[in-house]
Amino acid sequence: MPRCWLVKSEPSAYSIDDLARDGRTCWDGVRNYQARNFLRDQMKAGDPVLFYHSNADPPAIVGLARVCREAYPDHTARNPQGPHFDPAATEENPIWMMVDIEFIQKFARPVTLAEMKADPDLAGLMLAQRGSRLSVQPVAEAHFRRICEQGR
DNA sequence: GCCAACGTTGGC
DNA sequence: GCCAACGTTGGC
Repeated sequence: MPRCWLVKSEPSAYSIDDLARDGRTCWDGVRNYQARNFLRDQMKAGDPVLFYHSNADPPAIVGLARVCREAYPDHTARNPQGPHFDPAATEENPIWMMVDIEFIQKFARPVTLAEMKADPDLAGLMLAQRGSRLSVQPVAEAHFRRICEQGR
């Protein structure tokens, strides 16, 4: 069984509808070491990915995607005009990495953060922990299945 | 818009 | 290596 993941995006920046339209996209702009390590070291092609809308009303998991390309350098770190520029990134040492993900489905019903926090079957879900800011996080398989059920 | 939680930076 | 200051995230 592949590992399951969750990625966050503010819908005003990139939403599940944007992914549905694009079919696939490069998941650039991750600028946190822990998130990068997950993405670089453990995300494998074919792994399922829950798509979460942060800073949304309501914050919720809204759909499902899949990793379709494993980690490679995030070139946006080397674009001084871009919002994800990091002057420390070089061609030899890109520092930041990204994967590509592809659209699978939009949930029939968003699974809200409030609902997940209240669900005993989702006890321990990283997303529901207080102060959880990690934008790429692993999800236990049982939790993953539960969330997919709720979104159907 | 507020603010708590968290990560990073940089002086010492 | 400590820790205060600062910037960001993201729920509410």
